[in-house]
Amino acid sequence: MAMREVLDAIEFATCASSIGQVVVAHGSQGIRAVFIGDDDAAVLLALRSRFPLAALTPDQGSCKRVLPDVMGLIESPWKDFSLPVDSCGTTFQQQVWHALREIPAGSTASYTDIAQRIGCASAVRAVAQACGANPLAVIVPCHRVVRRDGGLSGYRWGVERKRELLRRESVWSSRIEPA
DNA sequence: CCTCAGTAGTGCC
DNA sequence: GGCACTACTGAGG
Repeated sequence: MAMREVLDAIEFATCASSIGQVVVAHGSQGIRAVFIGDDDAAVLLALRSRFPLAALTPDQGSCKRVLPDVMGLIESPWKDFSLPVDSCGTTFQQQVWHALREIPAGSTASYTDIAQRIGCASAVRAVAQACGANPLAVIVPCHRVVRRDGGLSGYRWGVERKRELLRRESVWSSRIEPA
């Protein structure tokens, strides 16, 4: 785990989106991270602090190949996404992230729902922590997890961005599935 | 509205 | 191994 972060070369590229500056990091096995922030400085700082020991180099081609799909997902988060990803995390985190990918666009789940779904009903707070540790913004839709009482709770990249993503998905969802 | 305890995974020491 | 963190939750002021 830590070894791989040292040995694996990671390429990165930034790009402007409608909800902020995006940085995509790509390693030998796939997309390592997608972060959102106010500007290049912010997202690059976040990237460096996530991979303090890795060899980060400006894009040599792999980011450029995946960027259209990633940006498309950010503008239209209900689209399918099937490019290879390579997020490293603990077993628990992987379970949480896997569960998140099964929340359909247009709907939300509570931290309790996710905890139950992975068979750790009482690990609610740990689930929230794992959501916050999700390195694949929008690809792993942690923005669809909200409080049981309906509150938005937090979002690593800013609650306003979470609100906007959910708003778009809700609009899209009510358009193809009129009540 | 606010506080508090229960609770479980993670990171740092 | 301990200890202090949480993007929680439900109960009780």
